[in-house]
Amino acid sequence: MELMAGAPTRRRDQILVEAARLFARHGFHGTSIDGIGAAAGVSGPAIYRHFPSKEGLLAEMLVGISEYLLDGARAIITAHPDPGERLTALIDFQVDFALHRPELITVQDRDLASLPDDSRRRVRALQRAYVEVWEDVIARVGPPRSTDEVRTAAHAAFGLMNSTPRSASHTSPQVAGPVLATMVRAAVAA
Amino acid sequence: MELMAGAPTRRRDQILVEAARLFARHGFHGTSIDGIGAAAGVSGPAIYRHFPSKEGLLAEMLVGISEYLLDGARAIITAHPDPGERLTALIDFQVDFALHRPELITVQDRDLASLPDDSRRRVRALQRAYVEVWEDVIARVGPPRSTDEVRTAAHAAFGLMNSTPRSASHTSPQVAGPVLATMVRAAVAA
DNA sequence: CCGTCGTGTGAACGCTCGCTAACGTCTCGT
DNA sequence: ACGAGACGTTAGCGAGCGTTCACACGACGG
Repeated sequence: MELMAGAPTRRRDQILVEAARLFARHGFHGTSIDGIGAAAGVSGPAIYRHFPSKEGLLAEMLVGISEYLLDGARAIITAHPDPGERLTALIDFQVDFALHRPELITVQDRDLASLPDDSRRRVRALQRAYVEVWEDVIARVGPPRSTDEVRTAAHAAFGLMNSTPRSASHTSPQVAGPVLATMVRAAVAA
Repeated sequence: MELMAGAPTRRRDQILVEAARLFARHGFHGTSIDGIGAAAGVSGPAIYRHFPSKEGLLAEMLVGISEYLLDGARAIITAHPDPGERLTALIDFQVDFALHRPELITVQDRDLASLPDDSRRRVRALQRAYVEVWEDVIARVGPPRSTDEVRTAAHAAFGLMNSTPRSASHTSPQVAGPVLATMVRAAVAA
């Protein structure tokens, strides 16, 4: 019935992309399998040829995001020993991600609780490692602060940079990017 | 069966409080009417003695938040003509709200899309007016910026202050409050 | 040329959920 | 004292959803 022209894992990726968009818009529980299928050009249960379950789909999405971010942070660590340059690189990395994939930002902090226990633990561990990279560099560049204050500052910095899902619809990445980078740099230095 | 001792609208308020907690934790679609009832000490359909529907409950919650914030902002405007003092008051107001009612922060920007059309329009109008107050004062205190930049800065400031749902579980309001206030002030001035 | 595999389909099952219905009870004004 | 109304209960309906099943079909290696 379907022509099935060419590409190998195209469908799978398309399903992930469309699912991210729908999860960001309606939430995990507000999105139906049939809806994801329709958005991806297939109908309903075809999803189960590529993913074991709706939760499994979400798990792959969130684990993928967390691994991408942590890998990026680790690459920056080895590439930039100097705290100042390291912070700059981390900011550019996170702002770039937040500007270009706002749906993933939304899904990551909205639907983490919808993951099954083991995947959620995995994602949380990856996120914790990523946050620790930031806490480490924030503790080095700013004024002396307690660990609690540093942790709060790190989460605040993420909140600032991850505001893109609310503002990116009004503004282009070219103008929003420098604004966010400047603001977060001033915020962590304060 | 129930003793029904004393208080008049106690149940109603308790339902709203518990619903906010559950919506924040599991999302609107991930929370059941029976679950809300159980958390409030009643069972299931008793909710409909106080609210017309599940969506109506959410609507009252979100409209209440938006009105509270806008009313507070307007009071600050009339009380503080000076831009610098006005910004300080707005920051204290928003940070205080974010620190003491983090669940409402979460629900407001997560479940807005689950509202029926008319309530959603109403909440959006209130939010827009609140954001405009912030844009106005940010445009006055910071360096010269385009309207797009100011809008981005305003959303970034909210993102920073509203990071409390992710950090408040680790840290007390007494330590987080000053950190957030200092950071957002530096961020908007940058 | 044919069996297997990958990928799609529509139908159906079972469960959950929002909401209504029918009914009981406590409080309170007249 | 008693009818009304506020507030609670349990039972059940109807719809939607995640998932499974039985089946179809093109691609491809032997």
